[in-house]
Amino acid sequence: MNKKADPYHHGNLRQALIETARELLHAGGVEALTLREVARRAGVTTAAPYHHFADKAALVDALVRQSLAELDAASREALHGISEPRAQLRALGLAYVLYALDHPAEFRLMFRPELGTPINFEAPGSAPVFSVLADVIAAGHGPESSQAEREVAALTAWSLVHGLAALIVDGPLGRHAMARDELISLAQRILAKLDLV
Amino acid sequence: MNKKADPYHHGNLRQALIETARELLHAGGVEALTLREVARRAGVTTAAPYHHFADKAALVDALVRQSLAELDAASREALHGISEPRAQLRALGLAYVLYALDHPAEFRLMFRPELGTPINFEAPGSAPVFSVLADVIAAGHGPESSQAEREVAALTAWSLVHGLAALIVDGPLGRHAMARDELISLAQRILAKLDLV
DNA sequence: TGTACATCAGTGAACGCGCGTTCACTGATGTAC
DNA sequence: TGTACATCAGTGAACGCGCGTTCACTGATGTAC
Repeated sequence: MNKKADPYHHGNLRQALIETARELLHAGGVEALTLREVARRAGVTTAAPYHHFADKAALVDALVRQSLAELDAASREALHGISEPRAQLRALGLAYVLYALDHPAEFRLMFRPELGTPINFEAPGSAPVFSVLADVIAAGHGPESSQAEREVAALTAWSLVHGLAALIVDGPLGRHAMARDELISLAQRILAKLDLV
Repeated sequence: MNKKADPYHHGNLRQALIETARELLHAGGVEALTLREVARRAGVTTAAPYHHFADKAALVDALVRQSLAELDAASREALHGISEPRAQLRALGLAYVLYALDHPAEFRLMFRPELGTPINFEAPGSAPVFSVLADVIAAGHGPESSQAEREVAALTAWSLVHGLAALIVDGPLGRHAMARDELISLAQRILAKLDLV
């Protein structure tokens, strides 16, 4: 079957557009992410994306949703084979930091309400890692702990991990200040202070 | 002296432009911050700002620099009358979180390298709070501690505080999820876990 | 098996818009003599 | 004290640009008969 015979049926333009948007985001940040350039790079007319997305915000939403799912999947995978709650907490933190390190553009976009719709942290399945985190905290706490205690513990852990990720992505630990493996071992030393309470 | 007699000399347009830019930032985020709109609101022609700033990035830089100075000042003030290092650390953290809570737009802008120049965390005086933080950590550690230990301690504290601020500004603790005083008391419970080591 | 036709995903051109920036200009001010 | 003049901070109009979006269209595909 001839590859470029039919200009009228791309095959899977929707996914191709999301991936192209990702590349743009990586290369030039949120400002470089324009619908026209996405279409251009995908080898398609500027009008074509409108057959797959209502508008630009819908494309960005799809990209964010996909990134959230990846982060969520990574955090679930990180727990495989680890049963001790404290170790689980650290593994979870490391997965979060690694995601930010390896996908800084997506990480930024997720927590940036300017394009598309902000994350709804209340909606089940929308808040990456958080439900996993809550489970780990609950498992680590005895049954005698109050819900408020567990909530504070979870938010403390999330703050530490999120802050570390943010400092790597947009702060003093970023901009190639350190080699990747140095950064990871520094992150592990910091995450070692994570506690369940 | 007649107030609006002279359209050719504004008085202190430079500062007025910075403040107008701030308002725009508050109202509509980074995307709403356009030079034309700044000029419009300042009651001046679109060309006028170019007598005070080389280009748009220079205006944004000035705004960021001013915000950094405010955050730095707030963190130094927070230490007044507190001498116990652990208490200093918490006061510092609270000042940081309060700045983010009360100036979310500036906080976001500071850590966003997209407009203007990113913060140079190496340059002395550029990294808000950080030199103060380093001093507090050093005071709290005995002289027997290594520099690496102190660095990890400082970054751990910064991560926790920065993450909490970020979750308030752009995360699950933001978007008016809680009343201001509830949020502050939650922040204090989290900051209570800050430690020097 | 062949044909008519609805559907669907593209094309190509155009729209209006607001942006950053530039230009020649104007008029008030401060200074030198 | 008056006057000539350089300077400085504004004006008003215009520039080109890339953006998101829309439109009528085209042609390949799958389906009904």
